[in-house]
Amino acid sequence: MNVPIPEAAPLPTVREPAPPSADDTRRAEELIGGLNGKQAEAARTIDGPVMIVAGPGSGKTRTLTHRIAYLLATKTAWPSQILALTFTNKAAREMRGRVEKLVGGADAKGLWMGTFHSVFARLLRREAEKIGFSRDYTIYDTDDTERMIKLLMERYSIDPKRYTPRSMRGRISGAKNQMVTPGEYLSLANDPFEEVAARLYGPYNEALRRANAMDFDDLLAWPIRLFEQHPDTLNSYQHRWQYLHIDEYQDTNRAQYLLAKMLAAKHENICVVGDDAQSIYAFRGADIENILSFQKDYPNAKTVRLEQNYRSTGRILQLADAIIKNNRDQLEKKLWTENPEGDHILLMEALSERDEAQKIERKIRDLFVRSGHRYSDFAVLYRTNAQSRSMEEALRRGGIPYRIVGGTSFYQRKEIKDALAYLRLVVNPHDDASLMRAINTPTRGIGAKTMEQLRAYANAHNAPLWDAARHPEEAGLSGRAAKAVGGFAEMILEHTNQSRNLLADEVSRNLIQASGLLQSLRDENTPEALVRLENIHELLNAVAEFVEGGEGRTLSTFLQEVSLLADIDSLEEDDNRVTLMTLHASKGLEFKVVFVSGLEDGLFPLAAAAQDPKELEEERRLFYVGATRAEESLFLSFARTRYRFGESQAGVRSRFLDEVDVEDVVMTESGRAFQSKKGRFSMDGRGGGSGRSTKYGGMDPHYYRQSLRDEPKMPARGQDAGRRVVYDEGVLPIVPGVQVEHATFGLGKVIAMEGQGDRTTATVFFPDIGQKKLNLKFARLQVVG
DNA sequence: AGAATGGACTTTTTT
DNA sequence: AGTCCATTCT
Repeated sequence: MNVPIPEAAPLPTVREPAPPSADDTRRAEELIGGLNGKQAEAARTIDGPVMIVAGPGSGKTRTLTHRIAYLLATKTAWPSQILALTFTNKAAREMRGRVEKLVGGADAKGLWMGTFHSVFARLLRREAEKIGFSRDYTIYDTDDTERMIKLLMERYSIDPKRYTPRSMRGRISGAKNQMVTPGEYLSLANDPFEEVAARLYGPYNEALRRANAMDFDDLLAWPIRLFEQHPDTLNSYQHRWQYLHIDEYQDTNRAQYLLAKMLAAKHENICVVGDDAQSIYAFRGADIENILSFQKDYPNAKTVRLEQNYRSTGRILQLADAIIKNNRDQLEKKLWTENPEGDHILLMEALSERDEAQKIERKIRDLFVRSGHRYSDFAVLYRTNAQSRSMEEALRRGGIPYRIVGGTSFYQRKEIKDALAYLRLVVNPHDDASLMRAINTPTRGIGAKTMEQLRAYANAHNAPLWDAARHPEEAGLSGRAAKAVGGFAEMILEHTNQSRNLLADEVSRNLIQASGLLQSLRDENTPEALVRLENIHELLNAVAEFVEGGEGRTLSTFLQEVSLLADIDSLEEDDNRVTLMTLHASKGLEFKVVFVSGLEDGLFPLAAAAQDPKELEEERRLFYVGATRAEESLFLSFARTRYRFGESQAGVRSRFLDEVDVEDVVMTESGRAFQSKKGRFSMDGRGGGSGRSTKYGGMDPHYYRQSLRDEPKMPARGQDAGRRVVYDEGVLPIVPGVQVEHATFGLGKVIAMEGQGDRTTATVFFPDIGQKKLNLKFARLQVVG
């Protein structure tokens, strides 16, 4: 297993730049010589606000890189005065490498590059005391956060079934990155869910503070508060970072926007790069308005449009454009390319997800042999992580090396999280979430009853659980329980003391040894346990490797950096394997051959998104992002049935395919031109639905044929058991794609069918009402034909 | 206290 | 189909 090692650089010190000489200027011009006119213009504009609106494959990263090189070469700024904020650590790493290549590693040393989160996490380390935290604060991921919320809900007797910790976390997170306070949120709340979230919000913040912990949103919210409360601190960072670069600006949220604004306020040397058409993180609070209104925030801003695409073939761009033009609100931009038209985009139709995966696998094998591509030139993209499984199986069967980005990455594994909990506790014993995880893993006789008492004591004293664990007798424990808890606390303390004299990796080794984690896995003596054991050793090696990297690389920084790693960060370019990942993870990457799979309505776009025009537009942008990852060949695929919740479900092909209204771009496997079926159903509101064919009884002809074929022979080979054809008064089958009428909801279109017998339900989309799941036993659906 | 069993629920996407 | 949780059994 390849374990990602985080990087960490100390905050750079401030130096004053020297005026450029004629030589410097000449050198700088040389550096940007390879850019096209517009790119060079953007790179050369180093004073004042600049917005680079850049389509996919237009060389925006290249432009940004050269701009930074230009700043360095002209000596307008020292490396330490340049801050570049990227979307992932990987992007930062790559950009740093490129700048170093351009101007020389030594000249680029001290450049500050990273994600918003990692940069401000480091800033907070330095400034922690000013806001009442210690520099060794723990960073909570969503898991830890939900754990804390769940505890609070127990304390306040809130029904976790109705108000799930996850939904509460989502709402609190949303409020946080909008910089809405608990009080404000409570007054804004207009449904019971928001009300409960608002009530939990304040206590949740207090719990985090007691635990000396920050969640992801805090890493942005706290710096803002810090800057507001300490103008001198803000001032010093404004001075430190005179040139601000922000990549993927369309995906910044409110807090990130405010931070950028604060830092740039003094010099206004802010350069943002983005593409509104690639905004795909609204669900996380990203506000597309930030880029749309940049011109309003900085009236003297210069806007440069990079519209020439260097990546993809003409056909790929035509397809991407055909989809995205269905969206409204966009910054004006017209992509073009000098690249050849390229091959047709192939649309592959599969019977099942298994079949789909197999078709893709065969295609990869075929192209691998015929085109001389490497495996790393291929990427298979999908909407949800769950879809990776079938693909994985097919590739494994075919003997094709692959790697999955995301899903459960190394640091998300249970055994690693367990081990990390111990390490975190040694650094920050007040970390309640880690204490709860570690205290009885492996089991040492501390059960629910004992924990309840510890919690009661902590709550009563408004103190972290650690205080209770230190004084088990005072917390009302006795005998075996008290001894077990006391022993645990002793173990943590002992290693905290060790860490004063020993290196982080030695302490970690000793601690994990003492924890009994290794022993319990050894005792299990199963192949799985052995792998887990190995993983923990890998983690310890990663700690050692990190610590070796230099000063300031303590266990505490290791833990903080690890929390900020993204799945995509671990992707290595020269690893010769097919890449499997979600469409979201593919942002910013490119591959010679790309497969966009699972193009079914309800999956892509997701059923939930299809009801909300805004979300539907985001799904469309996601398709746009996916399609434009491809350089040479693009394949689209969908499956007629797919397993969901353990049941096979029939589906219809994605509405996005029906938006493809360009000729000679997409082809089917039979070699024929793809016929979009745009406008056949009136429900999507576009293209008027006059074309419903009476010949097929209102059914999608595709399903009409399918149902004809299926009628005589029922479930063959268990595989088909999932395709249920249900008869309505013996006339027309209700299958996905047909128009139906409901007594109260009116006309709708069947999206999917599931269940059998009395449990048969239809998912029906009603234009006016939205999507409904109806049990056929109760709902009298009439097929309209 | 801890293991075993059965039932409910799940699939958006993630720094 | 797999995971998480609650309940029950040891």
